[in-house]
Amino acid sequence: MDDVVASHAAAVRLVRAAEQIKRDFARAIAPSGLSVPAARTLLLIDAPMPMREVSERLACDKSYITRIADELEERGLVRRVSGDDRRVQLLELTPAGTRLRRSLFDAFAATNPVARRLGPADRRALDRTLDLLPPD
Amino acid sequence: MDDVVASHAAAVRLVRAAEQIKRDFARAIAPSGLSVPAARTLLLIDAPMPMREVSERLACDKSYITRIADELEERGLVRRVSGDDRRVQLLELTPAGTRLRRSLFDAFAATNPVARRLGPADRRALDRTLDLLPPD
DNA sequence: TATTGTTATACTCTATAACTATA
DNA sequence: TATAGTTATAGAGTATAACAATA
Repeated sequence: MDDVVASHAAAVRLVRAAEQIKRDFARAIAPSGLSVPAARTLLLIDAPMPMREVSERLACDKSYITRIADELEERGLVRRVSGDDRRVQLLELTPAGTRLRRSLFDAFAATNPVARRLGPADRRALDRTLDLLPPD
Repeated sequence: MDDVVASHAAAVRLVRAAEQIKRDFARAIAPSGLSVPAARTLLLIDAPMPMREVSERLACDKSYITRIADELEERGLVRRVSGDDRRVQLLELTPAGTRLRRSLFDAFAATNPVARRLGPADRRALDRTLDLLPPD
């Protein structure tokens, strides 16, 4: 029962740490003017990617990707291009998208608490702990 | 630069783990019919607590606590009682609130991945890692 | 018939601002 | 003047359902 309380506290702390990471991320990408999910999508697209795959990787509904793609396309950061299967639309970075993506990576690296506060050994310890928790 | 990628990946994993905890929590409390923030509040109230303190502990605006208190009061789980300072309203559990609170604790303990998948040593390792990350 | 993406709509969580009543 | 709580409103993120085009 002490165990319950300790586990509860640890879970709360873990959630708090995640929220801090998210706040730092939001702050890091704010100058870009992108919404958080649009920035997450931009970071995800390392090569032209079907919108369905984006929705799977972000673990959200496909209808939501339509919005994000609209936002990124209006900003000239991605293009929709048709796949071989003509139902499929791939999101492809424009040159401007590629540049912004790189700068978002740098900004995130500069603020991400995991990068700033954890040394390699600490990070390995974190990885081992996360290995124990269920994926997805 | 490999370091950037590894830190990024670790941060993403940590956020995912937190989201899993939150999903499990939502599933655990679903039978109660309470919203997630109302359930969090119920778990927080171990003794009559000023609404302002609730807002601080949940790290949210005081106006939001008004809503949560309304929900909990309509369900007959808490009462608003005036403090000595007559501006202050304390949230106090009713007997039904006390019973539901206990059952939510049990439900959370049964599903919380931290409790289910991490042994005491693992949890201490997690605590040490979280000590390194910025609080709040 | 199943899948990709779109549209329209609505829900949840949460903040901001303006207010009331105390202190 | 500052603080506790309330009210009204708005915004972000996200889901659901119905649909069109394609497979």
